[in-house]
Amino acid sequence: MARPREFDSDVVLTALRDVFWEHGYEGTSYANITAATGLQKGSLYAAYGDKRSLYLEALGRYDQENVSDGVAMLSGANLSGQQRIAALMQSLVDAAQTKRGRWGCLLCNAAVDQAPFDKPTEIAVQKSMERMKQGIANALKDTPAADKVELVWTLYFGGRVIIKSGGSKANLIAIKEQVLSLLNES
Amino acid sequence: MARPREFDSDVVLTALRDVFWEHGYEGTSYANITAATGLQKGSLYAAYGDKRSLYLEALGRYDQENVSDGVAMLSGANLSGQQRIAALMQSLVDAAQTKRGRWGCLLCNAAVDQAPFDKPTEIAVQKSMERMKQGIANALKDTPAADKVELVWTLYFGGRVIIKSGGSKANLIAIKEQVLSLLNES
DNA sequence: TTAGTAATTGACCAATCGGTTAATAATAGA
DNA sequence: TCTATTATTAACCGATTGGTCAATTACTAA
Repeated sequence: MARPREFDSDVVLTALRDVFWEHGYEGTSYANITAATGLQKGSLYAAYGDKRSLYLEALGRYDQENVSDGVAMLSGANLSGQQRIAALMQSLVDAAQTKRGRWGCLLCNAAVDQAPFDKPTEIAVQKSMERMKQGIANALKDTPAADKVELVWTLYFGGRVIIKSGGSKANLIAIKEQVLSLLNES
Repeated sequence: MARPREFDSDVVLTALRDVFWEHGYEGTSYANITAATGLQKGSLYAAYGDKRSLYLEALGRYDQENVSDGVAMLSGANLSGQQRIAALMQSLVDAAQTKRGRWGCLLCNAAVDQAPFDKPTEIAVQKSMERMKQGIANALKDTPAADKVELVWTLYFGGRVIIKSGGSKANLIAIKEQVLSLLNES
């Protein structure tokens, strides 16, 4: 009974994530959202709620997909801990060179522009950041730098800020190399 | 000749810096700005230009005052390099506990929410971030960690993101301690 | 005292903001 | 085929956005 939905929620949530990822919360209008998703705001409102809810859906999508990818990379059992951290840092070097990479990390963006103003956002961001930290701890476990979890974790977000500021590839490579040399010290 | 200005530009620029610092570019409206400065938008427009110009003035003010304070702290000749870096990291611990600290670092905020969209902002942010880097290099010069400038620099911005996400004091203390232990390694 | 100049004000502008709703369309079960 | 239910659409809402401008005000130099 009743009319079925014409859209694939999976596709719409990905589009939502992308539009908020690129423009931030305040920088995204319903005009952007309807263009990105192909849905009218009435449909969006009926399906997910108001703009804030759409944003939280986008954060959920990012956690479920992108954060999970990161954690998986950091947990890959066929690589050494050092290699897995190297892969993480290399992903920052790569991001510095692409348009999409310049979007930064949605987690980091949300932390900076919305977490202080909206409790549910703060909670969602903290949860995802904690997952990243666990992944890093996992990778560092079998290296001499097992006590440097907070350091590498913080460096990841710092690197994202530098990318957003327009940091050069050379810049990110320097950061990567200094992180890697860290992993073999006492 | 002509009517003199009724406001002190120094006071107004500080108010401008604060209002953009707290709310970000998109999150700040003229209603906020007039409330913060006590000036009508006509006066603001006549004196400084449009909203984008006001924002750049705010960034300039932050560089001139806050970044300069940071650089001075990192260059204080009566303290050791380690002590100066410790002071920098302690400022993050302190920031995690105050309302104003939760505003983060305007440089970091601007990098995340405006640098990718506005070239003059990108340039201003890069210039100020570079000044911070020089300050850090200066402090590290006489420590065994003179080759870890990019690392400490990146950690500073990462710490700011973690503060914005609502990171606890304990969290920032852990970061600080791991940074300090870094300074005495090979 | 007067003339010239610039600062200030508040009303005003079109455009856009996020959000709502009544009408229409499309389905499934009876 | 008909009915109940839900999805979709597009027009519409008041409020707010950034920005402009003519009128007024306050000053200085002549």
